[in-house]
Amino acid sequence: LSLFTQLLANALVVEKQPIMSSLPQRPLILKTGVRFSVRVRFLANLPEFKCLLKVKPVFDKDVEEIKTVKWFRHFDFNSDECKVLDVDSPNGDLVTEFGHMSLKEIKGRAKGSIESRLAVTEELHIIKFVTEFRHVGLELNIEASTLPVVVISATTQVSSAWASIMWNNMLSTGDSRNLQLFVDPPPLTWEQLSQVLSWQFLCTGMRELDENQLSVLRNKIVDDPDDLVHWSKFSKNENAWLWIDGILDLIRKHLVDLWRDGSIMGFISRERTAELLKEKRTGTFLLRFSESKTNGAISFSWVDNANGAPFVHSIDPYTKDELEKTSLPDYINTYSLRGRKSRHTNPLLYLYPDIPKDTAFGHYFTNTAEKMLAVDGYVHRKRGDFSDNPTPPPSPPREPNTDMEMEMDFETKTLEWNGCLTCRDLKN
Amino acid sequence: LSLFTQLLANALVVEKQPIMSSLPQRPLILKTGVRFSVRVRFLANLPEFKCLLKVKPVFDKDVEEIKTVKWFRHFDFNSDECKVLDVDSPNGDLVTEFGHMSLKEIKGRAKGSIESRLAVTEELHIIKFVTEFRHVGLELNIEASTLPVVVISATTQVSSAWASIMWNNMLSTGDSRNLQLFVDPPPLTWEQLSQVLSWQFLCTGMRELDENQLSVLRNKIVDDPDDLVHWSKFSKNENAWLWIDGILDLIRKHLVDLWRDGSIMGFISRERTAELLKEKRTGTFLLRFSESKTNGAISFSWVDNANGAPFVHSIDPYTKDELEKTSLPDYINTYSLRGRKSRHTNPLLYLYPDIPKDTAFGHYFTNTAEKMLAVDGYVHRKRGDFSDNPTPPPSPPREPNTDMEMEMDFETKTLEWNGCLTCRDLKN
DNA sequence: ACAGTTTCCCGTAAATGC
DNA sequence: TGCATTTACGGGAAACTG
Repeated sequence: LSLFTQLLANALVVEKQPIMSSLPQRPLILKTGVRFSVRVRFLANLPEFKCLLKVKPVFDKDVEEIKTVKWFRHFDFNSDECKVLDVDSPNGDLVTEFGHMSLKEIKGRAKGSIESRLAVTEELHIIKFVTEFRHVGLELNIEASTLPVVVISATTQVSSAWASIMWNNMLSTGDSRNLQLFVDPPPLTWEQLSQVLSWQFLCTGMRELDENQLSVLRNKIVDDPDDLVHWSKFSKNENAWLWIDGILDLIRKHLVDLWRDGSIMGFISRERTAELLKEKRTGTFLLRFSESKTNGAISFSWVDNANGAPFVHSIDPYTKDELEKTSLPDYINTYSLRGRKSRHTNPLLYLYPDIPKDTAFGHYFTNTAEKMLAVDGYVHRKRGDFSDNPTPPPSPPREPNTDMEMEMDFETKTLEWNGCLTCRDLKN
Repeated sequence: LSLFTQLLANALVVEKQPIMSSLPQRPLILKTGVRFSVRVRFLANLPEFKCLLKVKPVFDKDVEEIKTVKWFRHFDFNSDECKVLDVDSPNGDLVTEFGHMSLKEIKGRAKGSIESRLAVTEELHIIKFVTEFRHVGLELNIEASTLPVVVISATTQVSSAWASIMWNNMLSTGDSRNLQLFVDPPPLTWEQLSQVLSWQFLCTGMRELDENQLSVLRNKIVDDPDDLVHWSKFSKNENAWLWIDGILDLIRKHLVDLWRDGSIMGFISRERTAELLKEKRTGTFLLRFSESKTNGAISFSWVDNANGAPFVHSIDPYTKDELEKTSLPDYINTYSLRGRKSRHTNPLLYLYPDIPKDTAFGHYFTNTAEKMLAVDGYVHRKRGDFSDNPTPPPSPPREPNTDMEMEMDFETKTLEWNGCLTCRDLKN
């Protein structure tokens, strides 16, 4: 009988962890005032209890740690403690889904000094589901707990919150749950962290990080001889995660295709970019994420050998809202350098190492020639970025020219050099 | 004494009509759940009543019409009927401001057939402020009412709501207030309506509509021999107002400067545009609003005499979100036509009738040459739209050329025609 | 099925608190 | 004062509802 009681006491489990409908990829983050859902299952298949078990959600129930750590915020549910009966599921189990839960903060937390307090995204909370089991004289309080959740109030906090969830998940083994984990957060090994990071790119863009990319990240994040990554490095002071998550968001919104295709080298230093490109022919380019913009931006770098010595240039990175109306492939396809006499040429020809631009991106181009035709009486326009050609012009070195001569284009110059006719001949 | 009572009974007035903090230019539109404020003043300067008069707002108080017209929605205030005492103002009057009011709908309105019901933006409601006056045996209920308001639930309804407010304002003279105005809305004369419209452009862009612009609008809106405009034409079926308000919003967000300067002809038919431009020199252009896009869009049209006969072209109109990152002056400044050999030229030279582009828009250009320099190791880029040149090339008519010859640019062609050298000479 | 209307909720800006 | 956090609310989209 005691064993039976034991079993019953653990029969209630949280089957689907709390999840905001708007953040399906980021469970366990709850925003105040925004709906989330949780599913609870009663493992013991006892159909006779159908509709007899009332489950009630309680926020931070019995969390002594938090009552001690007075500066944790307090929350409660908006919907009047919606108690719900268990009902039958397809395979006969007792199951119920809390589909309309949301949280509100109970104001008036004790004011610890700003120093002693954790950031709100480092507070770990839990939701417990409790039910009373009464049968043949047996009376039992059964409860189940969610994994630790982070409660935020604005979407700007999602990144930090997800860092906490991931960190906690990597560290919690079995039942040990420490809601005060971030009071003194243990480090992770690079081995552990790199797996999580790679998995994030898999979820977001259907492709993991390759060895080169991981190695660049490792150099950025690990500065410990034991290969340990400290929480402060990851998500506090230097905030490597914020930068990475900006890139994940960039991929999610605008670059899923290219990332999946493996067309984005992405994580590669500027120096290495130059090294790689300098050995390739003019027009070879690659895509890399900006390291300075913390909100996700991507740039292309290309090599130009026009002057004999190779020059490598990088475009001012594209941000999310620039990619909103025009896709990166289209920017690549229409980018041009303005040379003399307003002549434009596109310096991007081969995706590193040597894939023709059209092969790599052709099916993503939307600005096809047909669309340029006038429709509805309006002249169609292409959006295109352009720059003044940053590569010094090729030898032979120019003699001191007048402005008018500077206006000459390559074609005419060539004629001139061939001695066919002089500039002055042309002028009259 | 009776006169005194009369005076007192009218002493309470709504000094500042209900206004959403987020819609300062559009008073009398209230969105459920969004804060608005009202100020009430007690005209009788009786300092001894300071803090004795409690004012209470009531929604649709005593509106018999609405109780009859059962299908009007019902509302109440969110903040618990915030009664507030009057306090002293700078010049001694008794004044109070309700600064944190908001509405919620009371569900359960009677269900009239969809036919018999007004659109929600045609429902007119009022808020009354009531107070009890007690002094030396005199007991008096004093109240003041706002002008009719329209209650909406989403910002997409603002346009229609404002149409109702304007229409009602033009029609209500003195105290007559008919909350059922839109059950059978009287028409306005074009004289009345044109003044309102012009005033809207003044508020939004600091410049009224000129005669030509009004005349275009008149042709669009008036189809009545008596110069009357009917509500259905203005804001129901054809919804001229929706189109105009889209343009107002476009001006508010992106074109205040140009509109104030008078650089935007705006309301002008395509035919008239062609007529005007055809008499001007190549490169003359003007700005006009798109008549087909109902959400506010602006296009430029220019004339090209390259082929002898003048061609007038119009660019695919720019919408609000295209103007979000790049201003219209910058689009104008960087627009280019791609001719042969990828040579680009900007066909926009003179704002109609003959103002050089730089004179009209020069101080609004942000893409100045200096900004093109590489900064931070990145090559700067300009955003520019371009099109394939839609004007047929000039005579002499071309003989059947090969593709290679098509690639030749004008310069070389000229040389060729001059007999200086032939294409074949160049090729080897 | 559908159109008019409301709700939901992100993302940004402003307000608040400490 | 500055920073961390919350509130406010436009705007787009989904959900509702007759």
